[in-house]
Amino acid sequence: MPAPDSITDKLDQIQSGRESRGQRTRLGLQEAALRLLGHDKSFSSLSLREVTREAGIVPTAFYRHYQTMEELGQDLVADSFRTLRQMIRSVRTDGLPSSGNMIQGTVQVLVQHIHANRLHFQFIARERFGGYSSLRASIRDEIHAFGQDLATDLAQFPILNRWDPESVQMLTTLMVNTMVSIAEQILEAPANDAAAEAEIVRRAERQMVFISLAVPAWKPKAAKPA
Amino acid sequence: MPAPDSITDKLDQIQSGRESRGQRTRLGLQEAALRLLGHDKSFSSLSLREVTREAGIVPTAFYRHYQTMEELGQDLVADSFRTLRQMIRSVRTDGLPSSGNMIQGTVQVLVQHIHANRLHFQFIARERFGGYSSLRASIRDEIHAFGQDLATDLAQFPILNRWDPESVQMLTTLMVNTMVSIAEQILEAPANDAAAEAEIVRRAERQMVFISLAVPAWKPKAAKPA
DNA sequence: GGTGTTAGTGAACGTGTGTACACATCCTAG
DNA sequence: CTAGGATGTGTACACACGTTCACTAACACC
Repeated sequence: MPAPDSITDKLDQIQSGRESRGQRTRLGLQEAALRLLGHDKSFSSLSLREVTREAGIVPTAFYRHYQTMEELGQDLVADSFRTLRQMIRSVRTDGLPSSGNMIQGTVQVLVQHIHANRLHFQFIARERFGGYSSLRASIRDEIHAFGQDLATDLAQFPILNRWDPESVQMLTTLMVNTMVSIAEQILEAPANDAAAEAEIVRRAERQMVFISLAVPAWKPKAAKPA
Repeated sequence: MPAPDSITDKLDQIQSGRESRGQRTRLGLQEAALRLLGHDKSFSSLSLREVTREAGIVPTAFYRHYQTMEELGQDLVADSFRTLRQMIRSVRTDGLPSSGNMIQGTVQVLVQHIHANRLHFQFIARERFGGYSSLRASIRDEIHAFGQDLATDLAQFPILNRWDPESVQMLTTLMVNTMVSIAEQILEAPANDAAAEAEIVRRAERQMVFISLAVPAWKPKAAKPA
């Protein structure tokens, strides 16, 4: 395969140990911040020195990677939603588990993903209405984009396919709100309390079923042109 | 009416100018904190000195009223939900406006109340998942209590009156979530943008109508004994 | 193999913070 | 009128903070 140097090769050249030194400590800063947010702290009450201390680095080295804490926050937002998009994509290719019931499968995937990325979700939940307005804006936009993504998946249902776009968006907003609420409940529940969590899941499923019952009764404004 | 000294009289004795000095500056601290939260700041990133400075008081005087900032926060939570309960009570006695349509009336009252108590709502939204776990817990409990309150009002509908309690709670949870979402959208929208706000209200009403469509289709577990 | 860029270090600064303490002022009760 | 508790003041200290600067170490490239 005498292919010419690709972008991937270029990247590999920079990497000495899987990642360049810079990338590694940059990642270290992100993880340090997330770890600190796990305890009782909001991002805006997190100090630069605290983060660098947790990352095992001298405070001034922070500036090699970010001009300000707000920039770190933006990076964390982007990262969190990147993993969320991976979740959607994997569902699209591999399908849902417990394939008989779509709602149960969806909730199950969501909960698993929350557990696998607990700190990311905690960060998003905490900063969605936190101190930095730029972070609030980014998160709002990302959640909206997630809703749009969900809408395209929902289009597989013939009924919804004939709805006007605004009605579809209303449905997705409602579902996203529910999913956000589920995430927040899971995060707030005492970790490792399986019983409490099962109860949350059960209620969430009932709630989603309830919402779905409204679908056949809804009269969209105008049929979508075929 | 030669009634004996009542509690009210006792209170009046303490008050020199409508409120005792202590009460006044205590209130000053609360308002100062709320004002500061209006700008880009979360409560946990608010410093004791900042609050006292805004309140026009020397830092050490803070301790005459609260042991810690967290205590101030608890006071603010209690205050915010006290005004919320007033809203419910006034609706119960005076009824909804635009009495023809219950959903429109409800949304209208909510939005008016948010504007009249913008800072309180902003505080709650910001601290619902903010840095202090004790505040998160208090807010969660208060919201839950609000839902219970709503449930009793919903019981005026005969259909719901025959639902099992858990189904009713699911409905109220869904409605409370929607109302919280409305509040958050209103707060996040640029203040004094009437058009944007009208759009939010319109969408919220549609969403509430949609939810209500599921009610007739829902099959509660068991009929409530008459 | 030397050289220049990139990433991390260490000391130092001015400023803001929480809290302790002794003191001044207000207001009420006797 | 005055004694005493409640409320607010001013000073002081030890510490954490963000940011500066000159420095060293690591690594990529010719």
